Amino acid sequence: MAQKSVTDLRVKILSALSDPTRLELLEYLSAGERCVCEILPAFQRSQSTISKHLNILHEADILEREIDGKRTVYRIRDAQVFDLIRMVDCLAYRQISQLAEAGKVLERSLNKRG
Amino acid sequence: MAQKSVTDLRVKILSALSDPTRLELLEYLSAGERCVCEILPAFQRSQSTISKHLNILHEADILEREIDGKRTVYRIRDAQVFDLIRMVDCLAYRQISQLAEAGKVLERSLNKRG
DNA sequence: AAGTCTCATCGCCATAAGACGATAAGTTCA
DNA sequence: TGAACTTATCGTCTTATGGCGATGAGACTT
Repeated sequence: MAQKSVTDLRVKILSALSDPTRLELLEYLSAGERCVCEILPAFQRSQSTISKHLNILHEADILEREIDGKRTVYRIRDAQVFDLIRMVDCLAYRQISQLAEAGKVLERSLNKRG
Repeated sequence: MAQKSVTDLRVKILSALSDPTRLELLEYLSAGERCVCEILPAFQRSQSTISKHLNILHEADILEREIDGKRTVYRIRDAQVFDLIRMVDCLAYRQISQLAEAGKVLERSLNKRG
């Protein structure tokens, strides 16, 4: 087995999360576990595409998979993944705030000159 | 300007972070701001490659850029990005722990049978 | 002004990733 | 057993990404 660095582990989780469809799958599953046939109608993607996305999230150990008869049920392995996403939002928000703050400074500067 | 959804903003930040070189650039810059010519010798990548990676981090508003004479200085915009990375580590660690726990259960189960 | 230094950008290539339809494999139902 | 259902996987196409060398564009130096 290939030696995995900390960076590689980080990249595996982060890249699993850096896709819009997969983020929406996580949101969808935040309400509770669902089988694929329940998930499918909620997304405008083919069955094979959704299956592949679910598998990527499973490979990154973000989703748990359980086979129940002819169905496969997926669930969030650890709800802390939502803390992570919230932290991304927080980072984005702070960036936007800093931009707004810079905007105000600029505005004041312009008013002085005006 | 195209309307950007919350998901798109998340994806932009997350995909900027999901590359090993870029994660290492962030670690490198965690010690303080550096110009490109200082960064280059620390990485086994061409100047154009590093420049592109720095730009991706800048586009995601993770790095600030300041032009200082003939040099360009990059710095972390918001150290909270490291909290985010630590949370990724935490998630990975919890996954590994859960795996180890499952391993122990399996082991006990095998011992019973043995 | 010419040369040097620093860094972004361009053009290209190879590989990865996302999308889909078709097919396969397993499960349940009649 | 055969049909219907559910989901994973395969093959293929298109686009995105990461890598590099070459080039371009400012900014100092002499």
